[in-house]
Amino acid sequence: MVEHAPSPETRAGGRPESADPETETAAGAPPGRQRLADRVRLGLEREIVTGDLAPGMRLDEVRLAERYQVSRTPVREALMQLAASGLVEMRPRQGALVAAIGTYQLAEMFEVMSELEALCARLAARRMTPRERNELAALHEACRPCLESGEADGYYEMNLRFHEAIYAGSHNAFLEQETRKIRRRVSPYRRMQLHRPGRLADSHAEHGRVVEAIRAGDQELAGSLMKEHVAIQSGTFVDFLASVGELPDQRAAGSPEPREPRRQAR
Amino acid sequence: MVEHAPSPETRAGGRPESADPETETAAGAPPGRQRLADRVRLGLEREIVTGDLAPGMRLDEVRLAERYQVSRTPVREALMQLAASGLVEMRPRQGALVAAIGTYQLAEMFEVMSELEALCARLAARRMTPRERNELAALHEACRPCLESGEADGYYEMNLRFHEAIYAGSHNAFLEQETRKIRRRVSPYRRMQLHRPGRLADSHAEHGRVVEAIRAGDQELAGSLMKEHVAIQSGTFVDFLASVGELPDQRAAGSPEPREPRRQAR
DNA sequence: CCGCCGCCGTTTGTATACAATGTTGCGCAT
DNA sequence: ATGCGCAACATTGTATACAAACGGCGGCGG
Repeated sequence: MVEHAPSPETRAGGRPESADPETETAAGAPPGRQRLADRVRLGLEREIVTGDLAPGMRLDEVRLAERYQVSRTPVREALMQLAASGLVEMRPRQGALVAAIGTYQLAEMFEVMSELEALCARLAARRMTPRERNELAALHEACRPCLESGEADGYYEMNLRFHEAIYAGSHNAFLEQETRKIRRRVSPYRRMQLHRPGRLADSHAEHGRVVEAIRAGDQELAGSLMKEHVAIQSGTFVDFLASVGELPDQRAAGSPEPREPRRQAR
Repeated sequence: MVEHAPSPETRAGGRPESADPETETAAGAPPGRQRLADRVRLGLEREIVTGDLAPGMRLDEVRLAERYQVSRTPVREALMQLAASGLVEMRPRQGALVAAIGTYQLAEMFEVMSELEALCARLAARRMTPRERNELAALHEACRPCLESGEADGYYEMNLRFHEAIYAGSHNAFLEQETRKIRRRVSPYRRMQLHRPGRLADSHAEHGRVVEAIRAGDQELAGSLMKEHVAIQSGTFVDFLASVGELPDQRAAGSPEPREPRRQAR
């Protein structure tokens, strides 16, 4: 039984006045109304997906709470949601880690992902409006500059947009969401992969064929081309990981060394 | 490339209730062994999937806390995890509802599900061990009694086991998990569907053809048969829902009617 | 010298208290 | 009488306090 909390002014709790009125343009202002847990979740998600928080890294609740200037409660919420989405792994009494996906599981995920992306492409070929088809083609063209200048990171971004356009083109919001979820989940591992020498050009060429099939409305072709496209990435990618031996094949068996408070403080 | 299942209970992406029903009465392990949040989550999940908690029904945190004899904290955890898995919908400051899926979104989900189940069947045809193939056939036969006696509920259960066997036969744990998740998510709506007159027999016959294809190792056939099988369910099912008009086509617009939860009178 | 056992610090899991927002119903003005 | 505004209520979001469990470490015994 806690009787009473005698700290009226250390108020970390009162979130509203904390930052600033922000962009609350008098209009009833929905934007600022964000739960703290969401802020933390978004932040962590970003850090994980971009690789700032490396797979296997420990996520200490109190440290994160300090970092985000909130209490443990929203942090726990965020961690659990991320765990549900697969980006974070929580072991019952041992805290949370950034999900470390073994090459084996990664291969499994690619197997599913290639199928879903193929489905997206197939449906897109069938359902995209003329306008969407044109936009897709434009997006494809917009990848070229990054390709020619060799900016892998820029291409990575454009590549993402390209694929998202196809997801949306499936006109199946559920499929779109699921596919996106999987892509996000593997993204911490994919970034490095595009740095392989000839991969960018190949990727772009494959995209081109997919665009063509979609514009032509050839469902089966679009699907199989896309499946191939993703599968190639999968192959080269898993090969790469395996060769580097960056990750243990079986993460669950003997935990390698989850302890790595490398850089946690900001 | 994929050869054997890793079998770590990747807790991350929502796990099956493989979490042992817990040795409640075991001497050494008092009921406190399991996290309370998990108990609540499992309980709610069961109630939702079986339809005891109808879609659209309000889930009040304090009431649930009383019902499960815990504080709000584990209840909130459970709700959030269920929200992440899609069984529960949480609106920012307005609490949680049992997810009410509109017919439109349901159709979308079936579109994805048929594809994933087809993939499972295709892979199963390629990868199942002889033993697994036999077990599948046995499982299929085991459905017959329920069929003949017309026990829809019993058949429903066996049907589930049958499909799960195929998921497992894909030897892709990730695919297995994802497919199971989707099936779970639509299950609150499926139960009633099998009560349709001739559906049980049809379903069983379709299963039989799938088993044959898998035993014969015919991937493509197994896949397309399974896709058809699920699609048929989808079709009759969505028709059924639409005819009953049980659900609004677009849930997002106006919330149907957060129905008053029954008195929990403790 | 090595291995086992028990203590202690750290960290998670749960409960409760406090703050803030959405909702509902009532009163008032038109 | 009806619609609007306001205030009290109900319920969620957040913080903090408390308890239990895991892991490490040192002492003890073989």
